[in-house]
Amino acid sequence: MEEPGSIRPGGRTARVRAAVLRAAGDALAERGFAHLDLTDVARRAEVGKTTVYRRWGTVTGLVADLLTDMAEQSLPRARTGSLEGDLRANARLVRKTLADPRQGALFGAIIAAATSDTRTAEALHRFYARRIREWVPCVEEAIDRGELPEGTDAEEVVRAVSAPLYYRFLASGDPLDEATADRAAKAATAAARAGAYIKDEQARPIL
Amino acid sequence: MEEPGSIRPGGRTARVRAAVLRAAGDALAERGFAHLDLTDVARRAEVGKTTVYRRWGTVTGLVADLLTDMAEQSLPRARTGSLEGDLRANARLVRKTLADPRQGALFGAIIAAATSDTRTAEALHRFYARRIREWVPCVEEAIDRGELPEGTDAEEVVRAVSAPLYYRFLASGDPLDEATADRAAKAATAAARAGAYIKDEQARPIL
DNA sequence: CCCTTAATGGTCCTGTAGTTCCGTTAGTGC
DNA sequence: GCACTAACGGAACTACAGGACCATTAAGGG
Repeated sequence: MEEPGSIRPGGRTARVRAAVLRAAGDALAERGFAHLDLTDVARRAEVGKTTVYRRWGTVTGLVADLLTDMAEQSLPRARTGSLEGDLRANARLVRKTLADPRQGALFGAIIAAATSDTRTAEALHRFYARRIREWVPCVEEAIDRGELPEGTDAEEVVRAVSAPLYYRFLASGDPLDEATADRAAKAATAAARAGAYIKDEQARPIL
Repeated sequence: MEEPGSIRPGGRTARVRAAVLRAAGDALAERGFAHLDLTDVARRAEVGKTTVYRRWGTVTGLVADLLTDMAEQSLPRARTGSLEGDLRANARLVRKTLADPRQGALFGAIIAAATSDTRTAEALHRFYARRIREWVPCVEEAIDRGELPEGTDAEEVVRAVSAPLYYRFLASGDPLDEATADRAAKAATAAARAGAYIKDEQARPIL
């Protein structure tokens, strides 16, 4: 038999999955990745713990599935007409997500899980690859409008917007206010205009 | 009695601490934060597990102490004479650390631990605050030389160099090659020159 | 609507992480 | 170098996460 739930995914199976993922999200947000255990998740979801162990097996496996589920809900990108406006919308969205108690804790837990499990890490990388690709058109349109130099690596510009926010969130712990988000967008725009993200270019000094 | 080891920190106590921290680092690098358990650390360190539980108590407590220990070994900053040169040296150092199998796994594990434990998080923030402060003079000298506008937030510039590297390392999973490090330095320099990191300035559009 | 069997969920079992207790070792002050 | 006791470490104990087994429930195809 293959993965449980793959042959009869409808009805009860789907309800159980939803309840378990919801409970896992609650538990992660409340207690963090280090204290997550499947027995507790089963209790919260009002589901037999046997089911949780059979379907997901390990903590990281459950987190990976939770992430897959989250990846399916995608948010539309902004269209403000200017590069910095679009990037600022993106930065504010990311900041809002990370600063939100539940969502932020959830992302933290997932990233923590990814550091010790390859499958979770792959799911995480796919998640961000997708999110980044969704915002790439903002940058490409800016290149077409002549706002940015030809050959600019659009994905790198998008990454540059999120990076300072995640750095604060995970490493330095500095506050994640809206000014920070706006500054991230401003800096990414400025660097892109200066040609810091031109593809295939060896990163030699600007001057 | 206060924290064990605080009254007679010499000789054996110090040896035990060193052995345990070393073993913890090995275990974290090999198996990751999720699979760390103190009994295993005690075995590796050839130390009674009672000792480990008494001194450190929990996994996150041990990780926090490991971090404190690491923070004490500080690296001197570069002095190349130009801002981008200095920042590039910093970026390459950070990249090298994160890309190194042992050191990288260790940082990942510590950051993971910090997401679910307040004390570890505080230790981590102190660690980065210190590292950032060490590189601040590079930026301040650049301001003095007239390379950067007056009022530039030096700490923010230093953070901007590390941020893209940590983002790739923890979130997106994109490769951490030297070109990425150089690009991070280049982008931070360009954004700083454009005035994106001027203090107390509301982040309004560049134009 | 019925039959097959995928999937769930009690219940019991086991390995081991984490604790407690107490005897042993060795750091520190005199 | 002696006495005092901080700190270590072995052994035995406990609680519970994780797993095995099987009876029960309800998808999904006909």
